[in-house]
Amino acid sequence: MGITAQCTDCKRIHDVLSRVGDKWSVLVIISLSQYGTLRFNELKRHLGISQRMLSRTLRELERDGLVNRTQYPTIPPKVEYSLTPLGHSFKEPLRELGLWAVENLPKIDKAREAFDEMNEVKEGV
Amino acid sequence: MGITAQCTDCKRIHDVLSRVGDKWSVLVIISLSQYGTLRFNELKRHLGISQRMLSRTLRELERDGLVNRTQYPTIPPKVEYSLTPLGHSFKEPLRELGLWAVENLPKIDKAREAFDEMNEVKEGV
DNA sequence: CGGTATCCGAACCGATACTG
DNA sequence: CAGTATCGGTTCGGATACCG
Repeated sequence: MGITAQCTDCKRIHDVLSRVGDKWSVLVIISLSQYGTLRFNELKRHLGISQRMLSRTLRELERDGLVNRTQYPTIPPKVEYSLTPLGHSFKEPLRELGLWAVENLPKIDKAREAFDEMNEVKEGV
Repeated sequence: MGITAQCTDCKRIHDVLSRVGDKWSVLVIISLSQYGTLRFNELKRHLGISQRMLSRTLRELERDGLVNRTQYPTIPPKVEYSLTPLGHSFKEPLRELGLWAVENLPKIDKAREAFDEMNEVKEGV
């Protein structure tokens, strides 16, 4: 074995990222964690997301057990979304990520600038 | 204001995910954190990634300042990759994510099963 | 209001072939 | 060995139109 062995954590982290790691899922979870409960169009306006993507994202999050969907049979209909306990438990790892981002994104931006400048020089632009 | 206000953390987390949140970036970082230094084809074999994607992923990670690229001008060429200090600092938030995954993926799987079963019943399959 | 259905361009990603 | 170039299939994601 050695390098060719699959690292066990890799698959797990990949799994979690493929489920809740996309742009809209994360933003929905953060929004719900901040406001507690939001209606469909409140989320839509808040995130600037298209109806189609919000619908898809919410259904996946509900399917994964991270989001509650409560529908009131009124006219016009009213649907509220909130985090499940599982959804809430995801907030902490997400917060860690956010803290790292706040702290290190400037460094990334600087690294990018330096890298791009290097390559422009190399290619004689 | 209120709900229509953009949550400041949202954009930051979105930014970090759009940079290092994709499948292969994360797996490369984990691999390098485990083995310290790896050559191109070692990473390729280890991750089961295509040459094209590994090349692109490594270039982005190098550009973002998370990965060091060291090239030896030999024949055949030898290129080694390792984490920068910035790359190492990303390991901890990643580990949090991994721990959450290990702990909660079974719950997600169960939630999915339940959800799918519900819908099959509803649609009379 | 809270969706679904359809269309369409853009991006992703693997497979393959080629290069220094 | 370490890439780049090209191609084709899949997914992403917004715009629009329509429905209960």
